[in-house]
Parts: sequence; C-alpha cells; structure tokens
Amino acid sequence: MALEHLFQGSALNAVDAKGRVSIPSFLRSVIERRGDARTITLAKHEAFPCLSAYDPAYAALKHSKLERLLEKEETNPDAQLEYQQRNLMAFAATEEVPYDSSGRILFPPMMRRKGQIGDLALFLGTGETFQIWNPQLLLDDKRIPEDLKDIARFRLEERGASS
Amino acid sequence: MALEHLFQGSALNAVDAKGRVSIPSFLRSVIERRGDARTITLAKHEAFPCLSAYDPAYAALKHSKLERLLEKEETNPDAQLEYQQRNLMAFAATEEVPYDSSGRILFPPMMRRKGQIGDLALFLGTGETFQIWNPQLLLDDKRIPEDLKDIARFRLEERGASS
DNA sequence: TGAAATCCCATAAAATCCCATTGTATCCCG
DNA sequence: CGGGATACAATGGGATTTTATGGGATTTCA
Repeated sequence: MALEHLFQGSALNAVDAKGRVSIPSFLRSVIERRGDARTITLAKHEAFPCLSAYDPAYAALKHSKLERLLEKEETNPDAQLEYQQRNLMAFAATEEVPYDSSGRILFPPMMRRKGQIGDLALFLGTGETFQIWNPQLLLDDKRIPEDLKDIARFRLEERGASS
Repeated sequence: MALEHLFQGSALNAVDAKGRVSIPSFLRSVIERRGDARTITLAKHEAFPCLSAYDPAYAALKHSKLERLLEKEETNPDAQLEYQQRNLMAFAATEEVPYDSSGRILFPPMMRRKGQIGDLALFLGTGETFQIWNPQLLLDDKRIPEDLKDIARFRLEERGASS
C-alpha cells in the first residue's frame, strides 16, 4: 500500500505579519491529485528540529496502520497503553489546517513555535510527506548532507537577490 | 467500518462560573460532518484520569461493535456477563449533552467531578473520539509522552497561566 | 419559589475572505 | 525567434465573519 503521487522539490516562502504562508504550488498539486481535500496536517518531526507535514490521504494510511497494530495485539495489556500513547501523538499532537483559494495556510502558533519557524519557511518534499524548516536550523544541523544545504543556500540567495 | 472524519488537534478552554464550556470549533466541525446531531456523549476514560467524549455517530459504531462481539461468543456464558457489563458502561455510565448555537455545553456536574475538571478544560483529539482533561492531571501523569505535555504547557502559557 | 437551565445579547480577538500588486514562467503569433 | 500578451504563483492589506467568552434576563421544574 503506497501512495501514487510523491512530494518532491524545495521552496522558500515568507511567513507574513499575520502568520500566513503559501504552500508551494508543486506540493499542493500532489495533495490535490491524491485526494480532493485542501488541507495539510502539521506535526513536530520525530528526529529533526523541523515540522513534518502531510495530507489527509497519508493521515488515513497512518491511522489504519495503527488500528491494525491494535487488533493484532489486542490481548496484550502493554499494547493497550502503547496504542493510547501513539494515538495521542498522532491526533492530539498534530494540527490540521486548510489552505485557502490562494494556497495559503495560517500557521498555527503552536506549530510555528515547535518548528522554530521565523519569517522564512523552507519546504522540502520527502516522498509520502514533506518537511517545513527554519532554513538556518537546517544549515546548522550536522546530520544534513552538504548538497541539501547548498540547495537551502541557493534558495536563500535567490530571495536575497530578488528583494 | 471506520469513520471518515477524525478528531484531531488540541485546545484549552475556560469553564465559566455557570459551568459552561465551548467545544472547540475544530471538534464541532467533525461532529457535524459525521452526522447532523449537535450533541456529545461524555464518559469516564477507562485508563486515564480524564473524560472520553464522542458524537452520536461513534456511539452507534460502538454499539454495533458490542453486538457483534455478543453474537460471535453467543455460546460462551462468560461472554454474556461481559456484554452486560460493557453495555452498562457504554450507556448507563455516560451522559449525552447538546451544545447550543454558540457551541457551548453545560458541563454535567457528575462528569465534571469524575474528570476532575476545574476551570480549564484541555481538549485532545484522538481520532474516532476525543478526550477532556484537567491540564494539571495530564502534566502529572507518567504515562503521557513528554511531547504531548509540551503541548499542554504551550496551551497554558498561551492563556497566560502558570504551571 | 428558588436553583438550575436556557435564551439572548455584547465584545474582543482571531481567523477568513476579498481584492490588489508584482514578478515570473508560459503561450502565441507574426 | 523576438517580444508582447497571458496566466499563475506569492504576497500585502483592508474588510468581514467566526470564535470564545462574559453577563443579564427569562423560563423550567421539582
């Protein structure tokens, strides 16, 4: 069970004074090919200091995986607690936000804080999901490949030169 | 069998002097997409010191799950008793309350005490259902993941409370 | 008849909609 | 192939609507 259309590419967009950001059109087009919703779900990334984002199609996939895990382990009492915990993380620790006709979301303050996003948001496609970074934190992270940092630098220059 | 729309996200709302609380709009919108009722059912959570809440659509699903369990185990005498017990918990130990045109319920005093809810109610989406917590009890519970406690702390700060 | 529930209105802050601008990529046609 | 016309993406700002919440007035019912 895999999703047919994958998120790829990168973009650096501004977060305006009201906290709005444009979701890059190449990501929106994947969302709209996967389903007919116009929302994204935001969560803190488990490993990196950034946000993980995905569409309802991926959320449904994730949810059904959890349900199957529970059914398989239903007799095990420890599994019940683990299920409760994962369910809380999957749903309570995430936020679903719609994007408007111009492709923008209102960045929820909590997620903005969790992802340490300032006035620039770097979008990175990662296949089934995508990530949103504070570009400086990506440049500072030792685990990130240099080639990817070059892309971030390029996006930053591009924006510096044009404005 | 699964419900299409899922409860997701978190919010911290005030319980006023009359015992009224606003159900967060993102939860209400799920309830109203699942069916045309404007009520929620409250119950003590089986594992955590909080309340479990859901809409009529989920109540129906829960009921049919119970029925199927009974049919499957019809020959087993223990199953009869378990069915009776679970049925009592599912219906007698719950309260259904409507929310008004401004999205508020009047918190039933018994449930408020069972959930130990004071003047702040933390709403957590958990997919098919949602939970209502006294935020302090969540912070004090060892079984709750730290990332989720961070969210509770954020909601408290946002509101200007100390923790 | 008094406490509790319901209804109604008010308000501030936040979210959403609508319209305008700009820069860039794409198309079209001579 | 040049160059203008066109479409669309990203973004800014004002106007409008929704949300959460408080409080008064009215109704219910035991």
